[in-house]
Amino acid sequence: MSEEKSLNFLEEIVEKDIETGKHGGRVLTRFPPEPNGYLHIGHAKSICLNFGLAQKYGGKTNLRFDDTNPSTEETEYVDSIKADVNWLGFQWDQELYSSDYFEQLYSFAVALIKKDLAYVDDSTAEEIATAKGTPTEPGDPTPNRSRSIEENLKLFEEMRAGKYPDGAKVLRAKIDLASPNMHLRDPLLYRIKHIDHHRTGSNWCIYPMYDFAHGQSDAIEEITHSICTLEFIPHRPLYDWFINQLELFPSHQFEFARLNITYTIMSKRKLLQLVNEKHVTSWDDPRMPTISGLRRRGYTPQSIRHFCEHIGVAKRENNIEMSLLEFCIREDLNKSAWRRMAVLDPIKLIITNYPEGQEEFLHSENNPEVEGGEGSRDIPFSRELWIERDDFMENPPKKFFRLGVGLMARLKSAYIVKCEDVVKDEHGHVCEIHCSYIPESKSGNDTSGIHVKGTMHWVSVRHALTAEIRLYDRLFQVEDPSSEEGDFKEYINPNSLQVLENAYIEPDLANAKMGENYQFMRKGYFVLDKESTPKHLIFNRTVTLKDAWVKLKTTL
RNA sequence: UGCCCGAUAGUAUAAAGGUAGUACAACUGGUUUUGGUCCAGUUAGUCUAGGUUCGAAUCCUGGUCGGGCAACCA
Repeated sequence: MSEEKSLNFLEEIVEKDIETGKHGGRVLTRFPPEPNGYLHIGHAKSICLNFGLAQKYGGKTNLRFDDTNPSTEETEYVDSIKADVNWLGFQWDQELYSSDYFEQLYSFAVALIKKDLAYVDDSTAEEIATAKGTPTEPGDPTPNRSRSIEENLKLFEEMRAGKYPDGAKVLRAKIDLASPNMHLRDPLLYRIKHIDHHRTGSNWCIYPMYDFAHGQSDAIEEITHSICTLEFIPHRPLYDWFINQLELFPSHQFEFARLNITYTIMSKRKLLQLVNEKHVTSWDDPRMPTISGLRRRGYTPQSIRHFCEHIGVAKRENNIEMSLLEFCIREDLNKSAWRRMAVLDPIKLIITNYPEGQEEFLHSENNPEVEGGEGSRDIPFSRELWIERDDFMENPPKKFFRLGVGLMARLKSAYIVKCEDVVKDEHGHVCEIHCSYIPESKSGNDTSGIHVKGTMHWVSVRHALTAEIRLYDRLFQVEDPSSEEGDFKEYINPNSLQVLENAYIEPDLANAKMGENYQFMRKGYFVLDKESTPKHLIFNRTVTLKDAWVKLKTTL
């Protein structure tokens, strides 16, 4: 008997609505991005919520681009958004655009004017702002508030016809200039923008504001549950007001707390700034919290979906620890990624009693997490190997289970070796490690009777491939960059990217394919970068493995 | 100092008046040819003051703290 999983507050609402037969028990949600940037993991939360709710309750989800501001919106963003939603594993019912409704929205505005609930205002932006008052003081009407319906109708038509320049006039709702809710103090409905729109071209020179487009779009599509983030709570009375005054389908808005993650930012505006000012290379830079960045970094759709389930949904502000995201990708990749060996910071190890020129192939399973190991590959072994520099210490502490003069350790899938001696360069740095190997300790049929605590990865010098490896770390040095004083960019981590030009990787990795995740044993999960070529292999580190030694080391 | 939203371990999230639970993180120990995984365990929480009640994280009142609200952005 498994315990029933508890519902989040939105699931509770939907279940209640189905129970009471609201909208005939129908569930239709929508994901409404503005095509002015790339999707990030905060959007993933919203996507999982909207599509997940519909999936769970037998409904559907529309993808609707909220494209009412042509000065920031582009087709490039539309394409990336569609690709990202699909990649995350979701299929929308209809692909729609707020701009599809421009004609209808225009007639809604006319209807409002005819009810004397909207007027054309010639005031400047500043005049309107000051006349709105402050949260503690009511606003004052501007001179145009009392225009006749006929004059408003004529002026609005002329606005549409292009008779006035940008900013000369706006259409405002006539609601309540004294409302304690600032959004009800005669909000703007339409503004003039002589700019081509990515879909409607030059058909329009007036464009509706968010508040006059979003709710009505929901109503037109008969969205049953319109889910958005907390900052839209004060807009809800306005959302309802338009629907009531225009007598439209009663869509309802529900709000949840947006996702924040430590050591990164989630604002599209700020992310765009990082791109434009070259703090990162692009929207899909693997350090970015964008879907495309995470994808390039090696995150899987499943791990992101799982993350979104883990974090839950509520109305309280939150700042999720990055370690939870990392847990989710490790959990996924541990079960699925094939193991390979790669030496990131190499030092040469010579097996003095292994015949020169000899080589053999050793078997190593692809995935120890799965019964049968998902097969194995043969790894070439020879007298000279690369091992990790920090797998050797000149003065090893007691709990160091790797190499130091006199110490023994196992080479993964190969033999136990004993460190006999080291060679130093002119600066006194160790540049070669000399070992003897124990022939009877061969992996798979070890008759040596020797037990060692440490196992190390390695690559045969003669057979190794060279690769560039990019190590990523958190983008910011502080938990919450946007709450710190000053510009958020002051808190960028200068070491968020470390490039290793000369790593050595096992030959089988020549077969690595884009989108295939590997575990480089003892080092982390890695994936081929899109800039990689057969002649110049490039791997991105998705995430490190958990490492008990780094912690132990610091306490010694 | 107007209106709105919120407050449960370090971080999130449950408990719909009846044993404060789960995950991540942290810490112990065990297993291990990855110092990974896995397994077992430990630490740690109801913002505050009153009230209602046999019984309050939950209901009521006051306070405190955090966030939001005035863009021709969404």
